[in-house]
Amino acid sequence: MADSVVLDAVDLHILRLLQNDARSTYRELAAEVGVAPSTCLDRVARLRRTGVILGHRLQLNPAKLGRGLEALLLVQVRPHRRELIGPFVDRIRALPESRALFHLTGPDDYLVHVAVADPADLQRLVLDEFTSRREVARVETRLIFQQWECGPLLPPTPSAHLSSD
Amino acid sequence: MADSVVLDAVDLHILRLLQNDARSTYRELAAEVGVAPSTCLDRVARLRRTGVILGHRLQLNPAKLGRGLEALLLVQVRPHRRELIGPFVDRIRALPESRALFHLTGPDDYLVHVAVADPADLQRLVLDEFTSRREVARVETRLIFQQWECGPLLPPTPSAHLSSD
DNA sequence: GTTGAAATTTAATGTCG
DNA sequence: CGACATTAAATTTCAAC
Repeated sequence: MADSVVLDAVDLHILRLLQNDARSTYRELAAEVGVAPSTCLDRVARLRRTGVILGHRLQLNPAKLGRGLEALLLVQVRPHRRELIGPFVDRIRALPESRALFHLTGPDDYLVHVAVADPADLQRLVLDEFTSRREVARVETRLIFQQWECGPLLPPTPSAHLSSD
Repeated sequence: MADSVVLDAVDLHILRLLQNDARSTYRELAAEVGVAPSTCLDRVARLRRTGVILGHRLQLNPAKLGRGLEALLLVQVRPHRRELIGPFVDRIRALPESRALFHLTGPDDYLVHVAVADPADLQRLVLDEFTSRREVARVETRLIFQQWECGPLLPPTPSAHLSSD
């Protein structure tokens, strides 16, 4: 199930449209793609079943929720052993300020994307939830000036997946 | 419009549920929250109007789309001037491999989250789209071992937004 | 791919605090 | 007057043809 799925032009077209607006109706999709609504329904159901589509997520505005400051924290965990990093990951994920967490190669073991109210709130978070922990050897804080979502995620070589008849 | 919006317990409950599953129907939301479906509709419409809810996004599985390797690229752009970084940002956002882009404080100006097919594909991307560019002074590549979404994004002090009568 | 029934969304109206 | 509930119409989903 970890292998890539064979997607035809209709699947790709639907995915591209849904990534622009995940609330598109099957009718709208069908009109745009040039197939029947029920076909769109079947295709989307298959994409969900095969795990290509993981889910639908709400995109919120952190600033409107009193979290106008975002930052990335580069964290070194020492020693980097399973019995320490398991609980570390669980705790970071449970923080209301955490938005995303990455386990990385390189000098920093983890990158944490956080959203806080203001610089004082960020300082509190870093001091109370990170540097105060024994397993956290170092935290580097980088503020986010601006961030962008990028274009739709699609297979690297769409034409290679298509039959050309 | 940049200020935070006053949200009551019903709004917060709806947001929490929608962040778990953005495809919940208003009927389901209403049953869970304990209000009428039309009230849920009104609340969600208001949350969209006031900019708390920005949109609904499809969550895809990069591995299923032939992009099983993800990485973060830390990029220094020199000189860091508007006339250079504007086109740089536009170009990075347009790359099919780009998933997200951040403008940061600290020694690295940008962080780019990319999804590629394999290490060779990553090497091609870094060489052809980053280091070959005159304005890119340095690129540091960090592979992503694992990543986690975190809990729902909610106001820092929910009770402070609620009237206690 | 098309049709038709069931469910959902959505707007309008009515009612309570 | 504002917020919520009820009702009804339009749309969408989804299964059967």
